[in-house]
Amino acid sequence: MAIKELPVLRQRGTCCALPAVDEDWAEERSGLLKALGDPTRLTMLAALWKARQPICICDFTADLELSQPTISHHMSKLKDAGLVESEKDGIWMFYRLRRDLAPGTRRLLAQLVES
Amino acid sequence: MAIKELPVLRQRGTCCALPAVDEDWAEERSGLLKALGDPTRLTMLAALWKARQPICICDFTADLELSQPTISHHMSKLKDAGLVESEKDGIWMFYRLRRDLAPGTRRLLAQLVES
DNA sequence: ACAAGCCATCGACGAATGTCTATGGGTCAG
DNA sequence: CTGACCCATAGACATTCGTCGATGGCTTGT
Repeated sequence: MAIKELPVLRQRGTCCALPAVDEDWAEERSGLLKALGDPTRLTMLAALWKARQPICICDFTADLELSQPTISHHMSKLKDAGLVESEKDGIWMFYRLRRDLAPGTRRLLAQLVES
Repeated sequence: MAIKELPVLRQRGTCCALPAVDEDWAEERSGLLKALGDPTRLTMLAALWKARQPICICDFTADLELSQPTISHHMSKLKDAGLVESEKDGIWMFYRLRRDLAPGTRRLLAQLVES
C-alpha cells in the first residue's frame, strides 16, 4: 500500500536557507539592547560616555524631568545590564561607564553614540 | 526683613558638568534599540543581515518555536522600525534588510551582529 | 544633637509588550 | 470550484515596564 507523497511545494520552511544565529548570543545581546531601548536610559548612557569621568546622579535628577526614584531606577537597570559602575563619595553617588567593558560592547557603544 | 540665604552646597545639580545629549537623537535611537531588544527580533534581524538576500517569513515560522502570528507580529515591528522591507511573491512573503538604511544605522548593525 | 540633603527601596497603578487562538483574505494546484 | 496553504489582523490575557509618592538609611554643616 504505497502512500501518496505529499506535495513538496507549499510546505512550511522549504523556501530559503536560514542562516544560523546563536541562541545565547541573541539572548545576551537583546538584553543589552533592551537596557538601552529607553530614551532616558540612552540619554544617561550617552552622557556618561561623553563625560569620560564619573557623574553624580544628582545631576541627572536635576536635568532630566523625572522624579528622583525614577532616575535611580533607570540607573539601576544600566548597572544590572553591566554597563555602568558606581562609587559613593560623601552624600553623592557617582556613576561611570564600566572600565572593564568587553571590547565588542565598547565598539558597539562608540558606534551608537556617534550615529 | 532680610531672608537668610540658602546654603549653596548640598543643592541639586551642582556637582558635575553634564554633557549635552540631543533629545531627538535619544528618542529616535532608543526606538531602534527597543525594536532590537527582543531575542526573537534580534535573531530575525541577524539572520536577514547574514543572508544578504530576501528570506521567506515561512522559514522563520518553521525554525523559531513560536506561532505564526507571533512571528508576523515581530516582523511588523522590525518593519515599523524602518529596518526591513517586504515583497510578496506568490503566496510567500519575503523580507530583507532595507536597502536604503542610513549609513550610521548600517554600521551600528554591522558592529552589533559581529559582537 | 539636629536638620537638611542625597539616594535606594517599596508599593501602587496605568500603559505597553509578548504570546496565543480565531478569523479572513490571497494564491495556486487539481 | 474547491481545498490547502501562506500571511496579516483582531481580540484576549498575563507579564513587564515606566512612573510616581512615601519612607528610611547615610552623610554632613551648624
